[in-house]
Amino acid sequence: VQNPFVAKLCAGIDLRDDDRRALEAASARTRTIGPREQIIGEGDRPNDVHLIIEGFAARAKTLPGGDRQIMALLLPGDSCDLHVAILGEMDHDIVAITKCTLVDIPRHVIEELLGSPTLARALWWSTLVDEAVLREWLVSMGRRPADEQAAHLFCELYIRLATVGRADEDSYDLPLTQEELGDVLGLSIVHVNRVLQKLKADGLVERRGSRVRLLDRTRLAEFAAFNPNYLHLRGTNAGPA
Amino acid sequence: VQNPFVAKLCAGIDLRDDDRRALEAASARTRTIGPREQIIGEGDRPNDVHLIIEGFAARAKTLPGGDRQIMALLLPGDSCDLHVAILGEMDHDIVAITKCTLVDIPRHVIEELLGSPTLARALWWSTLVDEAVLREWLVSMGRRPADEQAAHLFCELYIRLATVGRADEDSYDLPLTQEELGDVLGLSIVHVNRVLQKLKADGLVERRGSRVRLLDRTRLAEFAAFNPNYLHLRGTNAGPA
DNA sequence: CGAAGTGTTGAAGCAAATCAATTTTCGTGG
DNA sequence: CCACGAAAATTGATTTGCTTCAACACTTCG
Repeated sequence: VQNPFVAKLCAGIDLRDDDRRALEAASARTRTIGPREQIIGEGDRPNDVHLIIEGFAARAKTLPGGDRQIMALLLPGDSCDLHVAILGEMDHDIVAITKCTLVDIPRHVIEELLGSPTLARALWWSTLVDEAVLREWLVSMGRRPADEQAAHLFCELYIRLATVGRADEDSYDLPLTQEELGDVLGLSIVHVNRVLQKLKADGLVERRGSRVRLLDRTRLAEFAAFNPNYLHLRGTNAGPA
Repeated sequence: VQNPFVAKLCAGIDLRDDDRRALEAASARTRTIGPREQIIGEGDRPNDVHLIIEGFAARAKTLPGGDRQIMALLLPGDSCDLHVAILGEMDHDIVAITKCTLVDIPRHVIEELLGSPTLARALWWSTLVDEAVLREWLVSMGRRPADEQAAHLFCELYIRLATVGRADEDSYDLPLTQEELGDVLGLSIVHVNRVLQKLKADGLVERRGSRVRLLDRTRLAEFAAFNPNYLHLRGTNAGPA
């Protein structure tokens, strides 16, 4: 499957061919934005729903002191703001991490898509999975030591990227700086660096450039107490393309 | 307003009288469970949606090592599992913290309720607010020191409880042990104790028994960098009944 | 009255932050 | 293609926030 939304939604819900075509049609017109650009800001009331086709983005909040926390990583196939139609205004920012290709889907097109029960179910499913991921991150931050938390994140990203065809047998591209990783994990830059070194020394994860290589997935999952059930995938879509 | 769902949903969406009556009718048949009892467990595929009428419950996950993280506090008017119909199986537990009064709403009744566009919108709204709260907790865990995190939680609970008529001018009941508070905040029991003492010494929050008294709401909100926008309430429902 | 659960206190240890340099990588223009 | 400057990664030293361990006090309730 080429289109990452189709790939992602199919991993959760069995879509009919016409649903796939409708999705593909709705996400045909893309645009590109550069790294660090803001996609939506806190307080905005966007008219379109934004979807990531290619690249990495993040939900983030910045505290008065300047500390930033990333609350979600948005990968190809993820939606930024399916919700904001109901909530009225954004309570956080969405920023591109890398150069991103995205589509803006007008609200009325979304309404049309929701006309198909299976598609409505699939979109509903995807927001619920986002929430489940958020819960798992909270568990990681609250109760896992930094190295296990990082290991857990690498496991999660492997599966999420694999379901949209962005991972191979044991590696994937993760173009985040250590500072950005720190904003995800709630750690300082320096400590991220040391945690990464430890995971490498333990033969679990290696990072060269932006490539993350899982050296021993079984041991890594065990170390992180990683259980993929919270991703709510059907069957064995957990493997690489 | 008596019924906590009606109160809560009205705080976000303007409900019509017939919507309120439908909600009240759907939540008429209640039952009670004792403290520490499990409402739903990980792996369950519940048939009914569970709503809290009275008492406190929590979403929680327990790690292999025995550490527990509470991912949400469920207050009167909150729903436990509006989502699970789509996700299939629960990926976490829901446990009563105190004695709870709850209602079990069969799936088909929910479908009926969703027939009203305003009600559908209101229920949708409530799940989105749950998610926003979760994001804010993640920010707190990741980037706020323990005392600010606790202060932030006390601010949030004040507003949430006030919107369902469970708070007075400057205090509310929070029947959690320090251990349970630690599971919410991701802290050890000992540290929770010390943080509470500090907040009291600073004249911000006092806890006697299960009563939480906000001694100076302005300073407390400032200390915690608390901004209630993420709760997405209409107007000034933020005050006590 | 005793026992279990909860709250409190002190001391010691550890994980992670902070501070401060230094090195490496990378993008850019000459 | 190389040189330069900026961003990112790395390292060491120090400090701090939080945990752990251990003991003890208070409350509640059977």
